[in-house]
Amino acid sequence: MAVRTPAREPSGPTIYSVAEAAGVSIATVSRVVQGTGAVSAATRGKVLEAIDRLDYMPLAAARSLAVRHHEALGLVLPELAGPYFSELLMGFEEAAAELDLSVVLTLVERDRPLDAARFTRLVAGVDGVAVLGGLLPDDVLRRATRQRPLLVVAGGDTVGFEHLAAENTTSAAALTTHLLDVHGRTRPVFVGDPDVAPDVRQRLEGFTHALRERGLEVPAPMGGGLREADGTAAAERLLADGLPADAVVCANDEVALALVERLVTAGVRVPDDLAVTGWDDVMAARYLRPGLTTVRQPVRDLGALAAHRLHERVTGADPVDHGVLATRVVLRGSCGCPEPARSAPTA
Amino acid sequence: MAVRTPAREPSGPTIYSVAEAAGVSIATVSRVVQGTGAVSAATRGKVLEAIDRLDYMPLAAARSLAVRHHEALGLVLPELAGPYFSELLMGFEEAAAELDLSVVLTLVERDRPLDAARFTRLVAGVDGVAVLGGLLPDDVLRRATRQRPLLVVAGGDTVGFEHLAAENTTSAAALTTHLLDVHGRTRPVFVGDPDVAPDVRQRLEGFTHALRERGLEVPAPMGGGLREADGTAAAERLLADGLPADAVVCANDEVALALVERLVTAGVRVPDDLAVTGWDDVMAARYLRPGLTTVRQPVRDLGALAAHRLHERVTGADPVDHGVLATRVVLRGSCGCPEPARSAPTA
DNA sequence: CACCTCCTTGTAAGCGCTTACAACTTGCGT
DNA sequence: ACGCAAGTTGTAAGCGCTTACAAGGAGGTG
Repeated sequence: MAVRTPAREPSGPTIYSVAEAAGVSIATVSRVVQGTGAVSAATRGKVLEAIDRLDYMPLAAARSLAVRHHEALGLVLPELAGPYFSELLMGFEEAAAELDLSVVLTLVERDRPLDAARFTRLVAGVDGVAVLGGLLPDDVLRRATRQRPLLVVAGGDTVGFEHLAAENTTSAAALTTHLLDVHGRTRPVFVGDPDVAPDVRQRLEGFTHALRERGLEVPAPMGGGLREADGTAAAERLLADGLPADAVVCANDEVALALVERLVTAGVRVPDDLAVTGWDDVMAARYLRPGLTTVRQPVRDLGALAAHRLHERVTGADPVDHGVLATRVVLRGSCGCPEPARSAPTA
Repeated sequence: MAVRTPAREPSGPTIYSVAEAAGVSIATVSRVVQGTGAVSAATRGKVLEAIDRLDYMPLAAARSLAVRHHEALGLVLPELAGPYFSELLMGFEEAAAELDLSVVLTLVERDRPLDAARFTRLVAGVDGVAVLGGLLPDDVLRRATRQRPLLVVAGGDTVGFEHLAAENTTSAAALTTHLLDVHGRTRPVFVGDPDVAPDVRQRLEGFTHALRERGLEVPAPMGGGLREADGTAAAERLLADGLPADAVVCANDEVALALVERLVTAGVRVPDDLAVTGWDDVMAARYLRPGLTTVRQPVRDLGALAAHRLHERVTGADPVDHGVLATRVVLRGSCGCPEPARSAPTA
């Protein structure tokens, strides 16, 4: 039959070509390529010589059909703005590579959400899929989890799916308590919108819990997204309101960096007039002066754990509820601590 | 026959199950799933209802075998340290998504180079592959390009493969000329090793060309890699030699940021005592004070162009030599220019 | 010399789709 | 009423691998 694109007609040799060139059966060629089963050294040599001479490249689809799995994991992430998702992806891909699995990546963007057809195309071509929390409606995830093993990663506290995340609430409480107890701040405010992502909501919960433990009133969060522009907007609102806070706990580092930038431009002294903290510990957080107090997440580990766990699911493990990885407060100058000694970062 | 992992036995419905449930042939189910060929509305409804009821998810491998292509592009990048590769990947994935193609990503790391078996597994499962320049030996690329359409992206001025890159030499010359003519610097030095990547070699060529045009002596480049630690090491060598330069042109932003950090800690005033420039325009470059003069590359566009071009190759276009995308010098305080007015960056 | 065991290799069926070709039905025009 | 054309749908072959099962040969032992 003719395929849709003539240029895609088979141009290369197949296992039949190699078998003929080597004078063996296709089963023997398959044993050599896969390195499984007994093959004599003389026969192996003939097959490898034929593969080399013909520039044979197998069609993975044929093997995947025969063995009925793709030897691939799918990963759905938002666009890689900021290093968080890069770290997650690197961890995931490294673990998948160790398992001899390919990674099929789909990025979701603000103006290009993941429609059902596109998601179906991804899922059809992998053995299991990990999805960043909050990117797809629960009904789509629910259906997909009946079709292939599925994991929700970070941000997702959705019920009914196995998910993995870094810890938010305890570290946010520790960060806030540090501002109150060590630096004597009394009027902190949270910059971030709990509806944007479950991670943000949990960070706000930690912030709130710390204030309530000290008997302090909890101000309404200032809202906004997770982009630099949201940080700038929050700074402008603080300035317009005459700086009603003495500390700002930001939902992530990008927001914190932009907020600091705008406030310093307006003459506000950080941390003297206002202490600022972020979340994620991006490279820029280290280079800012004063350095940004933040929370470091084991994002690469989270990605690697996701790939390993998904593989377990693909090979038969039952779903469990969820896994949580610890996070760690990193104290720098922006909260009022002395700047730590800077050594060259390790790879 | 029994497959290797029992848990992977077929658990889900196939096109045969759906056909039986809907009371039609498998050809009709295929026409509905693919949306091709005539199917009456009544029949389509029955098929979609059966798909829905059975939670049918096709096995992409079967289709790929039947049509003899995977509808996927492969991409090989170094680990996503720093935003350059994230931008490249986002551009590539966005363009691939527009073409309804999956992206299979392989990351190469310093301590985990891409061996031939792993590369072969990638290539076997895609229709074409784009490889970041410098990651694989030419003989491996040469063989692969006989087996599947192949593109080299950035850094690669290797002969014999189609490659795409952002312009280096002209912008490096413009940057260096700016330091000489506008800021009166007379003793610039280049920090980077031309053997590390062809991109770095081309930047050094631009630097060298600008100096020779002014009849100035060209100092030997200081060498080193593209990591923050290399910038710190370069700064320490400059300090140990008693600051023999009045300007430093760094091979990328990470090196520049770390170099500035170390010099400022040692009491050197940037740009008064020493002007510093970088390359890439990462987020941290904008937040540094003074802001880092650098060169912005259209990395996302480079990624998108790579995916489009690879698709053309997959569908039959002949290889052409290479494509080059323009870059742009961004002037900030670290060369001695006034700091530009900072607006919130657009998404 | 005969029998048994082990190793190597070939045969052939099947994995789940796609789709050319053919058959059947329906509607329209003469 | 008949013939033709168009639309819908089914049949069946095939895509390129994997591998269970079987066949043949070689070597060792009684």
